[in-house]
Amino acid sequence: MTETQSDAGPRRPVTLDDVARHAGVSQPTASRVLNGSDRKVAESYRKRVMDAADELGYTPNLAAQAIARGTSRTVALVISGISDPYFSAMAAAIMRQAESAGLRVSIAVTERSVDRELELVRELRGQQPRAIILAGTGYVDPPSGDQLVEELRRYEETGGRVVLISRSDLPFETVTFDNHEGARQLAVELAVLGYRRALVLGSATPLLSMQQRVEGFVAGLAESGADGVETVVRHPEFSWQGAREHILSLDENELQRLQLVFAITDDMALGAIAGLRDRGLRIPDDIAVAGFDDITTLRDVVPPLTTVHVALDEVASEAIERALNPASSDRTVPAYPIIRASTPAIEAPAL
Amino acid sequence: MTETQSDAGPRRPVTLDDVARHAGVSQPTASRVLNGSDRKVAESYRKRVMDAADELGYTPNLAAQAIARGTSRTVALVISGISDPYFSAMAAAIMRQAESAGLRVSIAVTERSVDRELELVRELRGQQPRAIILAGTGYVDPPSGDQLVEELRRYEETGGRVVLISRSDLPFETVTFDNHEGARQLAVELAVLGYRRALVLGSATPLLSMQQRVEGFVAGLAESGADGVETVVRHPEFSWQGAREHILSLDENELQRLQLVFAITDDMALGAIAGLRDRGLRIPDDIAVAGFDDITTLRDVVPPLTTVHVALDEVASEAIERALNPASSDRTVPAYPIIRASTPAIEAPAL
DNA sequence: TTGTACGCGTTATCAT
DNA sequence: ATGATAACGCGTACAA
Repeated sequence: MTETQSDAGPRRPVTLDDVARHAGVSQPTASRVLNGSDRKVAESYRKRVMDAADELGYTPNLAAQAIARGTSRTVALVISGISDPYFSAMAAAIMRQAESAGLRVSIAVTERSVDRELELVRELRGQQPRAIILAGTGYVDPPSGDQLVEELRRYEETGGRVVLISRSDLPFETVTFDNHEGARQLAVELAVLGYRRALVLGSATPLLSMQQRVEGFVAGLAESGADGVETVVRHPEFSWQGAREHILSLDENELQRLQLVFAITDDMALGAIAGLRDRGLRIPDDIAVAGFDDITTLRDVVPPLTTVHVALDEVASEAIERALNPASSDRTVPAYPIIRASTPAIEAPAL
Repeated sequence: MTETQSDAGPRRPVTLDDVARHAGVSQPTASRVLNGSDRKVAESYRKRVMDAADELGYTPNLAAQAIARGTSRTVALVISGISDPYFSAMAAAIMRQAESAGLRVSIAVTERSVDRELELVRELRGQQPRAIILAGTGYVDPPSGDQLVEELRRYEETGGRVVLISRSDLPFETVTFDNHEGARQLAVELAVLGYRRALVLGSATPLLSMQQRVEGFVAGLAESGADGVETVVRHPEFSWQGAREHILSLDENELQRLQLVFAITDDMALGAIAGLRDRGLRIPDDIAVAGFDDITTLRDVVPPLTTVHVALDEVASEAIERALNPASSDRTVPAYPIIRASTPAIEAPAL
């Protein structure tokens, strides 16, 4: 009497064993045909196994594979958020690159909390991913780096790889944009266009990469050789709202004197624009605005926003590359300014 | 002679066995303390295990847990893309809800290909997730639904749950927005504002939810009781570019006659605006525009775009809910119009 | 080339 | 309450 599967109730998933039995071969043989890399299987067996797998709808149990192989084809991506246009673009780029490298990506969201990040890394270690990519940036609470570093080190010791994107605050391999140089070049070009007096919106959260943008911009404007350069650096909350609110809180006289607002991200630049408009200023007639990142959203913004373009795909590809290979050194991907209508040429001020 | 770990080379990850040995208890006991739900362990043992785990930096191997328990706390999200503002917001909402339900989310991106979707579902089955949530929509190639359905059915038979979001083209539980009603109400409100002659931008890809938006809008305008209603429905490529290009290809006379463009998504509405501006039209002075979804991007768009708001969090929460519990019936979440400056009141045409 | 036997890290069943 | 022991599904030496 053959034992037939009853139609009721949740059946058990089809296993390799089932396939092997159905094909009349041993389990290892089925394994070799379906998952193994060496193809030392007779064609007749091969076909029977394939057919059986197809008929039964077999799918390898990834967990079992991972545990048997001791390694998985998953990389974990830890990111601040996913609804933010910049980060979602970054996540998309990484998933694209990962996929073409035959990797799965497991995304974990920090919500801009260091504690959460630590917790996540700990949990991710349990997934035994091939690599952990930290693309987060922008924390609400102060860095508790030590524990995080320790956790990551432990992970590395067990063969995992750690890659940082756009942040170099931890002692691990990093791939970043050339934040300083990008911002510097932007400032130089803006100086040529006649801009002298700028408000720079940095980040209240101390982030190295963001600080570099601030410093690059200030340096660029200063070294332009132009007379009458004035830069005021402020550090509102690191968000659209933060930028907008800071603009709203600005002293009227101070605002009047400004020719330009440079925000360290497009997101903040857009928040600044919102604030400026709330105060009755027209862009760029009354005041110019520039950002950084060149997010997709900009295509729908009027006037077109001057910004610094960053090659997400290149960074993502480098990151994946380093996630797989022992790698050698850090990498800096160029960033270059794109002048658009939000910063037209103006007359150099008479002073 | 104690066997000491050498400092060189990748160490093996710390296992439950290591912890147990270090604490001088059996493996099952360690398991009960660290992962088991029943806490029938003496306090002294309990503490020793905890300490050992902490000291060694133990993290449970999720793959091993999954295989031993026969179930995981992961849900798989299949989505069209992640860089699109609507989908990234949807993904974010789902991750939020999932997290507060103690679930991990594994995201897979379709890239708008049905073949890819099928492939993904097959692969996802291997991850043995608790549920598979399909939030994709918008396919480039024609639906090969049968195979997909079969694959999903097989998954369900093994105890997995399948939940559809914003699409009801497959015979599985669905949670959708009230696309028809939302669009209908929008049309009614616009009719009140004086709009009569509208171009409706649908989708070349036949998607039920999108078709409902088209039909709802057309119906709403028709039933408004106003005289001289004219609606033209077109089906450009389902994207920003598709909408823009369609506008650019429009006959000059036809364009002149229009009072309003309604696009089935904000994304397309923004593309339409870009096209209209390229043709020298001002919004809303020369022509009004309305969209659907109420994506975040809209906060930076001028003029503020009239649209239909959808409660992503509610949908996400419903989806997660259904992903966990056997569930009962489909759910439709309301969508309501938001009138903004892109569709000001106009005089009813003299005809 | 194919099959037997064992190990991967964990949970679950069952004595003790 | 605790500890042997058997699964879970798969990969892989090793033997045949």
